[in-house]
Amino acid sequence: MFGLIDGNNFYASCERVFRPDLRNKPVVVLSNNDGCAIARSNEAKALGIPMGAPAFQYQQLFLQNQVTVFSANFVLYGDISNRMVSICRRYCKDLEVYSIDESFMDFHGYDYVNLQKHCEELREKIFLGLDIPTSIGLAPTKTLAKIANKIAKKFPEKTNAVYLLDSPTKIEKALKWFPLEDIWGIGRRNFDKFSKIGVKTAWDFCQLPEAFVQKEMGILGLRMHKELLGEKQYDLSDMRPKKGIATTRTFDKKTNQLCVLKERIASFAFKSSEKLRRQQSCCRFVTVFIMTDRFQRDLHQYSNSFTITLPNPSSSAIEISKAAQLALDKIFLPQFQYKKAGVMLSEFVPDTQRLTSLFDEDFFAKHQPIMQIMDKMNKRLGADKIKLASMDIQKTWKMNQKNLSPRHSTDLQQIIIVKAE
DNA sequence: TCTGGGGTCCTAGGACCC
DNA sequence: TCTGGGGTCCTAGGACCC
Repeated sequence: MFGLIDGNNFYASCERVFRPDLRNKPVVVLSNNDGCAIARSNEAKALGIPMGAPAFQYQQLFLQNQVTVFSANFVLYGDISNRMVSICRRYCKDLEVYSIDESFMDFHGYDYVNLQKHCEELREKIFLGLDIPTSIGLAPTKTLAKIANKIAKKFPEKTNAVYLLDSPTKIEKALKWFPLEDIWGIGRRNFDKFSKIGVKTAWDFCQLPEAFVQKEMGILGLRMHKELLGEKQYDLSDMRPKKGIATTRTFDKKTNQLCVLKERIASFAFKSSEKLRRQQSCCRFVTVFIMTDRFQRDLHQYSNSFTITLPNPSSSAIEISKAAQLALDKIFLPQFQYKKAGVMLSEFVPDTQRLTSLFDEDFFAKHQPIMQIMDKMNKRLGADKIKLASMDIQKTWKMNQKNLSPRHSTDLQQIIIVKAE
């Protein structure tokens, strides 16, 4: 059996941990720049605030209904997520962290364990320790476990928020009830295509011939079909290092100034290189992209990217930042107003297994000591204490974060003090 | 005025090889 | 008029996930 555990309305629940006064009240968490809603409490969902709702369109509704709005605090969510995973590992050794709020658990060999009780206990432990409500689905395949999880979430009273899909009868009943568009792997495109021919539920989808599904959706669709019928196609995936690392941002205001973009690109390159060094890899490719405001349809649109191949694999912030500047020079056109840009790194090798050229200078080796010191200092003193001179030294760039909660669980300066009266 | 930021995998088609 | 058959590799773009 596979288990899938996830945090209910995860970011909103994280914010409530330190704001118990917000229980049973509408809470919304906004994306970077306070752009759009990326998490909603049940009460906020009931007000009709959809996922991805642009904040500016909903100001009125927020005010009228006393919705508490937070700016995204990813440091907090990441920390709570790590704590959640470490509790899960005590209940299942084979675990795959699928996203910040979701983990798959492989319960093979638990034949003599009552999984329902086992998982109910796990939920309680997380709730007692972290104050985060969770839901757990259990089923013979990952795709079915996803469905079981949604049933657990939808009917918490009946299921104790743990639902076991173990018999063919229960599976059939669940599939007949489960809407096609909510299946893991069915997106907008496929939903439109299949609903046109009358396929409305997971069960309808299962009745389609395999050949037809493969023709319409390719190999992924075929695997999904089999998984829904209980034939395992996916195991837990191992924790491979990432294949691409990106730092991208939408700007507060548009700009057509090359010097402004240069500074942004330097900062994004620096951030990306930090993530790369954290996974102890070097990259070969540095890609830069810039684009205009896609929402302003009346303005001329431009979007372009350029990739630089480094002579030797590197994770040096200095070298990657310089390469990024070169790439920017290749695509910058002064007649456009830019709204978004980013730096992406790819083609990784572990930094102990680099093949270096005989003829090109090896900046990775040359810069490694200083990179190590920079990373150490930034870790101890707080992000961005040590920067490249090409970065924003004056700190003129600030994200819109009007309602950022404190980092209670990761910063000693911001720790909660409990007074005994 | 204001609309996020990461990732993964697959496929079709072109360019090239013999 | 008639113009093979089998590969590989790379890339851009699509579709999906959270």
